[in-house]
Amino acid sequence: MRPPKIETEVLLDRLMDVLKSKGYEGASLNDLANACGLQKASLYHRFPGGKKDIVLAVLEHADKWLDKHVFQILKDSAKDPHDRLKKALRNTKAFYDEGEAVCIIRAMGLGTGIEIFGEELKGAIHKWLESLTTIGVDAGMKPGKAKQVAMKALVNIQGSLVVAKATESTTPFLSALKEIEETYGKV
Amino acid sequence: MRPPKIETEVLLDRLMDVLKSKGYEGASLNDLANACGLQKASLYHRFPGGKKDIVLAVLEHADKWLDKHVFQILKDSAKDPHDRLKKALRNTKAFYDEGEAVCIIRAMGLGTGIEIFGEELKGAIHKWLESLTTIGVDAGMKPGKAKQVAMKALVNIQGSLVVAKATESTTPFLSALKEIEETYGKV
DNA sequence: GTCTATAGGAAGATAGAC
DNA sequence: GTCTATCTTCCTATAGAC
Repeated sequence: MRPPKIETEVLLDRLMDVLKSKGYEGASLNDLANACGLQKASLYHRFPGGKKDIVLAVLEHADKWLDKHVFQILKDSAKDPHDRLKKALRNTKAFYDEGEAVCIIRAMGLGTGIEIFGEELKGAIHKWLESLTTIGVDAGMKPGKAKQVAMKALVNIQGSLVVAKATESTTPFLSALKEIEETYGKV
Repeated sequence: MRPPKIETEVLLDRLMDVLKSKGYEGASLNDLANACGLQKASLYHRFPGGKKDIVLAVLEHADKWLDKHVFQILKDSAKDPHDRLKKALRNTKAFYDEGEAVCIIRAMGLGTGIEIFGEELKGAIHKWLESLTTIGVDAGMKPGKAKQVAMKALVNIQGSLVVAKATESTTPFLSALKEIEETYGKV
């Protein structure tokens, strides 16, 4: 029982970086080991199921972060909707590295990834839609309208990240966030 | 010089299917060979540079198709903008398999793919934006507005495909196409 | 132009020492 | 808990027959 060379939180952050930029099939165990300074065998010790286990842990890690810094804030009905949205969007911006990053959902949603982690990805999408719908209702929209606006916001975030990546410019993503804030503002 | 077992057009279609669903790193030469009924060695005969050559050929193939069935139609200033848009969107829907498919731009935009094919992907995005801007102007928008609307339309398409894939429902994509048509309609 | 066979290397995964 | 060493499988790529 030696002390761990790297804390789990930091470890998962490093692993997530690799998975986001290389995708599920593209990220080799060597890549993952190098990124965190451990050997492959050490990764197998922490994640006995290998790469699949690593991805599941990373997805859960991301889910927890988002839950704390985005979803719960969006759903915190006690506070002012506009302030909550602003704060949640600021954290969203940080989560996606100001638009430089690839969404882990998208990175894992290709090839074998979608088959293995389909349920987790579906769950993540659902949480986004749910919390964005809640804040829409809190801002005064009818439930149907709020649901529609939530979907548009999510599509906007995901699409702008795709275009941002392909054009090597974060502008589309930053514009998308602004637009989302405005959409909820003028209810 | 035996006659080719499979025509280049059909071959590229089959290869593109694999690349879209598995991504660049995820698609092995075995996968690609199986999908078209050829052996790996035969693929190397047709594409001496291996997988990179295959992807470049597929991207060019997709580009040609889009140019003929989407971009040129959008830019054909002689005809009615609304008819052109409707036709182009119908073809877009077909290109993305009614929303079931992954965009080849997105599939190649991960990991090593973005490094190798970055220029091609950037070019593809540019053509989308250019032709969508043209039809916006033709429909009566000011150039600045048209550019903005074009970006929103592209983001909408890409984002809705991501969400559609993750939720296993084509609805987001089909809604996006409808929305785009409406946006250009009410100028 | 297509095929079988195979080289050479990198991948995921495990065994066992410390 | 981490490491080195190793196994096996799969990968890209090539050689050469038909």
